[in-house]
Amino acid sequence: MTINDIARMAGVSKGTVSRVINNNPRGVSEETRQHILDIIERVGYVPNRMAGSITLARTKMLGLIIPDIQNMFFPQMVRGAEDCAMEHGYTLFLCNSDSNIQKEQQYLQAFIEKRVDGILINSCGERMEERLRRSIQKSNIPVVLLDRRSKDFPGAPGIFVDNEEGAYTGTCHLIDSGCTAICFLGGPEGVNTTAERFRGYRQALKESGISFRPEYVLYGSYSTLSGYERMKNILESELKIDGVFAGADIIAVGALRALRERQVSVPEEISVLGFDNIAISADLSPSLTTMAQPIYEIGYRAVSKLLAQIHRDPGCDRSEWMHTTLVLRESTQKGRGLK
Amino acid sequence: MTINDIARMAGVSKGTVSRVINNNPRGVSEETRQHILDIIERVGYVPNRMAGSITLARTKMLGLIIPDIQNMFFPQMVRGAEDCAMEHGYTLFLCNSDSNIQKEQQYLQAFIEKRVDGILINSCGERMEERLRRSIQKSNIPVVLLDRRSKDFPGAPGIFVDNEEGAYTGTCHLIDSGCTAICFLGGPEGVNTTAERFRGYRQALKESGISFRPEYVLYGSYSTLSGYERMKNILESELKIDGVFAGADIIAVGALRALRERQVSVPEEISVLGFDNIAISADLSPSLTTMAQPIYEIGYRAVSKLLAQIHRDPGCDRSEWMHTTLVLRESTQKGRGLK
DNA sequence: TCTCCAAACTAAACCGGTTTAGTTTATTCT
DNA sequence: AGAATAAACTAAACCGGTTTAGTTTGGAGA
Repeated sequence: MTINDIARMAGVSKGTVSRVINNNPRGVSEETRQHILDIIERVGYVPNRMAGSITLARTKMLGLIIPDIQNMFFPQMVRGAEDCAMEHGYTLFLCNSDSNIQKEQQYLQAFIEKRVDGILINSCGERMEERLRRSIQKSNIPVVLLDRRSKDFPGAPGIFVDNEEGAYTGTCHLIDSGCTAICFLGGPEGVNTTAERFRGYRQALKESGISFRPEYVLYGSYSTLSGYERMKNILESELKIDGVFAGADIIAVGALRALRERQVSVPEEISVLGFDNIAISADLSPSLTTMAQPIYEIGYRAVSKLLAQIHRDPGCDRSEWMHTTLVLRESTQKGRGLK
Repeated sequence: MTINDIARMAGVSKGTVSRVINNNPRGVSEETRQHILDIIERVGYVPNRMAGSITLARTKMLGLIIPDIQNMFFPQMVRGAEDCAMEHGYTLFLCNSDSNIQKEQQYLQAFIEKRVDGILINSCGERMEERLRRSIQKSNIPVVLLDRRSKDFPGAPGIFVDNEEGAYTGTCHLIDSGCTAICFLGGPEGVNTTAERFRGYRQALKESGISFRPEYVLYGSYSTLSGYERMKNILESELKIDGVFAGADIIAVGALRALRERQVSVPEEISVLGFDNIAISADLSPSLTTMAQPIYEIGYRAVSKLLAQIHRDPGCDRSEWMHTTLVLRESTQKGRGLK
């Protein structure tokens, strides 16, 4: 069932049918319009948009790459992205790179081959092949970065968070709560968010006159397991700490588990601070004090920005920085009980 | 940059270039092949697969609709689906219906318009418009159901879980642990998984000679909030319960929070059983005893089945049922401590 | 009544690929 | 040497749409 069939059945040319399909009222009478619509309705014809998109040179599809769909941070971001995309009639290709540069590249290649109108990426951090990078550049597909910077797209705008500021605020809160030996359980060392959060952490220590101890700093990945293992390492060492700055809420989840297994009470013996404010953080026991990111909005605005790029709106290549806010809960407030 | 440009630059016809692109060695000498590949590499040409797909009548795209990407159950399923799709060179359109039939329909419409090769759906449960249903049928796109049945696709095969068996096993475990007043915190009433789990729950009560009390049965949605609110309702009522069968782990998460806020100890005063075994369940405090579903595998096999349907393999329209297993943790085992 | 113009429509080119039918050239077989 | 065949390639049709350049028709204005 094609546009030709409809045209034949309606006794008109396919150009006329095309105009009806696309709600272009120019040059088609109301009577013909209804006649054609009736036939389309009756036979259940659905136009092949992929055929059209080859002439139009736009597919109304966007590609989105995230490193880990099981990290609850990302689904929330995806929701924002998806909502914005749908509001503007775009469909989102969501791809999960598994923090694996090979997969990331495969998906990017697929995006170019499918001629998506724009790409959103939260890169795993590793460098991609020069050949692919050039392909993307040549293809002229706009790219917007999501939450993380990327060495492969130095010029691309993005929606970022002021991680340094957030980590500074969070660490100050730990210090204000009486912590003096605070360890830093970071994500992957190669990712800018980790580095920025580390800078904020270090700055806060410095300003409070607490000496920085490199053995308190552990890197890993943005995962519960990583938080669990790093925390266990610390607890098994001779280090005496009284505070934990987790580079992400899911890291904190792992850390809390390790603390619980060792029967260390939180926050009485050790305070724990997260970063992100994912949905589960409020439901944990103890509930997690954390630096809240506007996660949904990051996704939403990233798509907005991407659409602006597609339409070449003014100012579309400026990045935006969002801010974090401290959300106080049980994991850092000694003697406060449930909240 | 199109296939024509490459053909011109290489001094050959576009048919020859097409054969090279598609690794079709018939009728093209190794010398010409290399020559063309060199040019493609040099100019960074990437073929437009959407153009090709109009002749080929296949897009190598699959559509997947889930109701809630923030319910951690689904991301894990998506991972399985994605892995299988990628292994076979397909790209997945992941769409989040937000348990909203309107969105679900919009996405399905987009799938037909984009001519995806197959559709996977975990339907929100409400009926869709007859018109769209007919379109899908006419389009001949194979549909595979994921975890939930759908009235709109009665003939479609799917990957399901034996929910009744699982709920029966789980409820028996609660009873074996000494519970005699077990409430049922279900998901949405209109979804078959909820109904099946209810049947298993009721059957277990019956066989143990525990009288069924309808006031112990509460429906809601598959969400933490629903679990929290329903649990609070029960705690604020005069009902004296000693066990909770939660229709999903995230429901259990909400229930645990409500219990904690009321300072009811789990499992000493009330045992809580979940269903799903999502990743976070092991990290909760108390960790959650639950009926584990092979979530990743459901997604993986669903795509397998869909590809089988696309290729019209024998047996491709038979549904498959997977089984659950009881995972013992702290939330139901009195006096066991950490595990 | 004739001209002009807008509206309604058609025919055909085009988008970037794939595929089929056919042509040229070199090689093998008798 | 001549016929048969295979390999390498081209030209053109085709896929299902969009768009442009023209054509037909009817009504208003002079």
